[in-house]
Amino acid sequence: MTSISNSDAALSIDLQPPAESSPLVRKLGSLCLMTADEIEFLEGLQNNTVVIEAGADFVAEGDTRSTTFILIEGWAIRYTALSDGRRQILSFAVPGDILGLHINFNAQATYSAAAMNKLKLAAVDPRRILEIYQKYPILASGLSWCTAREFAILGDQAVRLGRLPARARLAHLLLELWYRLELIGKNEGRWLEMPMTQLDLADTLGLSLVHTNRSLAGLRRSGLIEVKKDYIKLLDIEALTELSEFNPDHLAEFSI
Amino acid sequence: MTSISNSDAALSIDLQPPAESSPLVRKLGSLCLMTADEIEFLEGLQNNTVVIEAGADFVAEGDTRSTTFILIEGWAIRYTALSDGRRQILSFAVPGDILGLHINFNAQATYSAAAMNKLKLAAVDPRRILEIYQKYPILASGLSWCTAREFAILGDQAVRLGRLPARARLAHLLLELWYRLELIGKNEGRWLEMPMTQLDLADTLGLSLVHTNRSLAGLRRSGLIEVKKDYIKLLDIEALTELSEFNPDHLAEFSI
DNA sequence: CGAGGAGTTGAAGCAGGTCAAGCGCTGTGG
DNA sequence: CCACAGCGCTTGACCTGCTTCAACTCCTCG
Repeated sequence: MTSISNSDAALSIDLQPPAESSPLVRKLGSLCLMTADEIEFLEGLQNNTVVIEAGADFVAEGDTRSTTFILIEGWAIRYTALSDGRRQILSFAVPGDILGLHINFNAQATYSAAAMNKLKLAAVDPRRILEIYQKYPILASGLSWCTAREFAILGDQAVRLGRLPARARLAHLLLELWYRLELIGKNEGRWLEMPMTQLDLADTLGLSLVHTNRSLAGLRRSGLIEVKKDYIKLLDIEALTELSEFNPDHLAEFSI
Repeated sequence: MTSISNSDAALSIDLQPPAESSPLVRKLGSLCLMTADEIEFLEGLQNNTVVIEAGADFVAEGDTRSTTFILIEGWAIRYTALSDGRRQILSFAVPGDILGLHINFNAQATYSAAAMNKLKLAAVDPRRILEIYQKYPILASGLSWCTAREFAILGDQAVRLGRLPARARLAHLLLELWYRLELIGKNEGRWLEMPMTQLDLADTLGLSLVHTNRSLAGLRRSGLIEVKKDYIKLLDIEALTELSEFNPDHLAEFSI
C-alpha cells in the first residue's frame, strides 16, 4: 500500500508552502519543491475568483469560450448529458483540481461541468497555462503530473464501468475519492466526505438509482462501510480494495 | 456534421509538410502551421524507432521506466488487466498518436500497452516533450490539442461503457475510429479498417465476446454496417450517429 | 401543514452473461 | 499431402444482475 502522507516533517518543514496557500499550491507543494517565484505565480493565477451556486453548470458541452478553472472550494463534476435526460458523470473534481488544463482553442468543450455544492473557483486564461510550461520548469512538471493523474483517474473510471459489478464499482470509487481527499488533507479519520446524492452516484457508476441504493446497502450489510448524511466511513479498506481490485498506485505521489 | 477534410487546397498547398513526413507531423500539419524548424524537431524526435511484434506488450502496468512513444505504423491498445484474466481496453492508438505524452516521472505506468498488429514506434525521452513546451510554442499548442483530444476520447469511452446499450456502444466506437482514421487519411471510402478480433472489441466495449458478436450481427441485419475480415463498411453514418448519440465535434480539428 | 426532494423497499421483466457445441480457416508437423 | 490442433467466429439455451415501475417514508423548507 502506498503511503500518501502529506508531510515528512523533519525534511520538508521549511520547504512547504505557507498554510494559507491555495489548495493547488498545497497539493503541488507536497509533491515538488517549487521556488518562491513559482508559488507566487501560481497564486497570482488564482486572483480572478468566481462563486458558483450548488447545482449550477459553469461549463456547457459545446461552449466555444474556453476558460481554465482552478477549483478552490467545493466539489464539481464533469458530465455528458444524453438526449433522453440521462447523464454520465465522468469524474469528480475536488479543491486543488484543474478543469480544462488542456484546452482546444477554437474548439468546443467536450463535456459539461457543474457544481455539486457551493463552489469557489479561479478563472484562468488558458494561454497562461502555456506560459507556465515556457517559464516555470518545476511547475510544468507538476502540471504534467496533474495531467497524467487525470488520465489515470478517467482510465480507472472506464475500468469500473466496463468490467466491475455494481458493488465493486462503488467500492472502487469510494477508494479513489478517499485517496484523493487524503492527499489534500480532507479526510477525517476514515470518514469520507460524500456531498453528492445517490442519483449523482448512480450517474457516475453507470447504474440505476435503485441499484446504487441496493449496492450501498450491500456494502453496509457486509460491514465494509457505514453511511450517514454526506459522509461514508470506510470500515475495512483492505477488504474494499480486494473486492474492487483498486490500485492506489494510480494516484501515488511523485517526486522530481 | 463537422467536415474533417484533410486539405483546403487553395489555401494550404504550400504550407502542408511534405508527403513523406511522419504521421504525427502530417496530423499536426493539417491543423496548424508549424515552422520548418518545428517540423524538423518533431521528425528528429522520432529517430529512435522500435519494432514490436503483433500481440506483444510494450508497456506493462506498474513499469517505472517511463518512455513516451510516438506511433508510426500499426495499431496499439492501452488496457488494464484484472486478476481473473479479464481486460478493459481503454483506447486504441493509431499512427500519429502519442502514448505517454504526460508521464509521472518516478511513478508507475497506470496501464499496459500492447500491439494489435506489427508496430513501428519511436521511443522518446519524456524530458524532450517538456522541451517542446519551452521552445516551440506552435508545437506546444499542437500537443495541448492532442492531450485535450485524448481526454475527449477517453471521456466518450466512459459514456459508452456507462450509459449506452450494446449496439449503440459498438456504433459509437465505430464512428470514433472512422473519424480518427479520416483525419490521418486512412479510410477507403466507407470502409473502416478493423484489425482487432471480436474478443478485443468485447474488451473495449465492456461486453462478453458472445454479445459483441450478436451486436455486430444486429447492426449488420439492420443494414447499418457490412462486415468482412479486418474491415467494416459504415453503410449509414447518419443512422449510426443517431443510434449512438455520437458527437463528431469531440474529435474536430482546431486552428490557431 | 403541504409539497417536493432524497432515500428505501418490493415485484416483475429483460439485456446481457455464461455455458456449450459446432464451423471454417490456417498453420504445422508426420 | 494429409491430419489435426487451435484460433476466430457463430449460434442456441439457460441464467442472473440490473433496470423499471411503483409505492411508501423521512426530512426539509416555505
